[in-house]
Amino acid sequence: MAKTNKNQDTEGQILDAAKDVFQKKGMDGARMQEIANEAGINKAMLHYYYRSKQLLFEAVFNNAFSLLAPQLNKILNDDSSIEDKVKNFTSNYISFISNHPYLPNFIIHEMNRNPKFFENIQRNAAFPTLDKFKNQVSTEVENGILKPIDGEQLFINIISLNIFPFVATPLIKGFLKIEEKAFKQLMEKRKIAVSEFIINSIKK
Amino acid sequence: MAKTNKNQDTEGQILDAAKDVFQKKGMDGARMQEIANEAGINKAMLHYYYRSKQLLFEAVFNNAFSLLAPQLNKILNDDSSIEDKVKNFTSNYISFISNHPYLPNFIIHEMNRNPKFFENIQRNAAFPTLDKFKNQVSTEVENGILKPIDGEQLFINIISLNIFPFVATPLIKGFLKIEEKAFKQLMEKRKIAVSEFIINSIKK
DNA sequence: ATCTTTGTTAACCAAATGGTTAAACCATAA
DNA sequence: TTATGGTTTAACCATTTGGTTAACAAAGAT
Repeated sequence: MAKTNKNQDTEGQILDAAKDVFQKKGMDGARMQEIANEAGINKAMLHYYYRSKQLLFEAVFNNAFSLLAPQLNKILNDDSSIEDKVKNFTSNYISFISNHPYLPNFIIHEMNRNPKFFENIQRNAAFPTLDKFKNQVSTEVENGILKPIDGEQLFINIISLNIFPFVATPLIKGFLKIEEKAFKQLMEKRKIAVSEFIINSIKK
Repeated sequence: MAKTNKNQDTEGQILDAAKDVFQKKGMDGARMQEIANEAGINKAMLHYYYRSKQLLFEAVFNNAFSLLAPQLNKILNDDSSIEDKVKNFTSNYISFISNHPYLPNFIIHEMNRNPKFFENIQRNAAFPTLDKFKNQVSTEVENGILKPIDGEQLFINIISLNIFPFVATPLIKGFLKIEEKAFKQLMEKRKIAVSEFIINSIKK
């Protein structure tokens, strides 16, 4: 049995292979030939279906971004309390990334490489907004549920604590002198440790 | 008057230019010709002084890493209390990065691109260790100064909160709908906000 | 059966790129 | 003045790389 359901059509096989190579090596490091090899087809097919490296890359990037955006949307536009959001997001996000380990790095690197391109996505795609989250934080602060904190800073803190370890994995492995297995255990523990850490800090 | 003191010798000019280009575009995106142009010299000089792109890159990377390591060393091997460390590190690190905005991204991206290469640096260079920090956290927890927390998790939290915003700058600017100026103000506020956030969470 | 469209391949191409070379340049010591 | 040595340059080279082309195969359409 094949690994994915896209193995039938060439176009899907190309996209799968392109995801793999682009996410591991980035736009600059990726080679069209390598993508073709990984897909098991002729290099000309890449151009037949996607015209150019740039367009193939954009297909992969948009695809990746539309995986990540809904994750963030949960914490921004869900109706539960801040405390519940923090707990759920932390646990869910860490699980999610374990299945897409190259994703955060890929998105962040390519965003930095070409911020202009990213600005387009921001305009077009269903790009989450902070407004609701900020209001909610203010309200809970006023109601005495949370200690005073700025919504923007809290948002940055939450995504920092959750995303950074996956972006800087080799650095963390280096400092902690651990390998893949111990790293995974550590991230598993973080599902609770991070939300405790945040809640401890903000809850009255 | 020239901007740096290295403007005299060609070798220094090359390294300066290489830093610029490599840190902005990464190993794969950087072009030897562009480095030569930026240094205002002939491309052959790059090879005369550094033999190959790889060696020039390594010079730049080691240089960058040896800027970052001492920063982390402060929080790991300084003698002050955890609370003071957190306060000082947060404030110092954010100032430091404002002067080297491309640094964290560059290091993280290249570490991910080639973890093997990074393992060498770890062995050779003065690579900070977590041991002292972990002991210190345990002691302060036992002494009732801190709430119970795992030293490794705390370390990850501290560096996540401090480094991530500079790695994911375009993402944050996008979500918060702000430009460079407001971003800088936000980071300035973080010098206090982050250490408060951490201390609030861990101090008894 | 044959025509037409779509999909696929091998061979090819021009530009870009890391690296080399041989000659020129230039300061300094003999 | 003239060797001598390191430094710098323009021109060159081989390889890689994104992209194209022309021929061919498969599958519908007529």
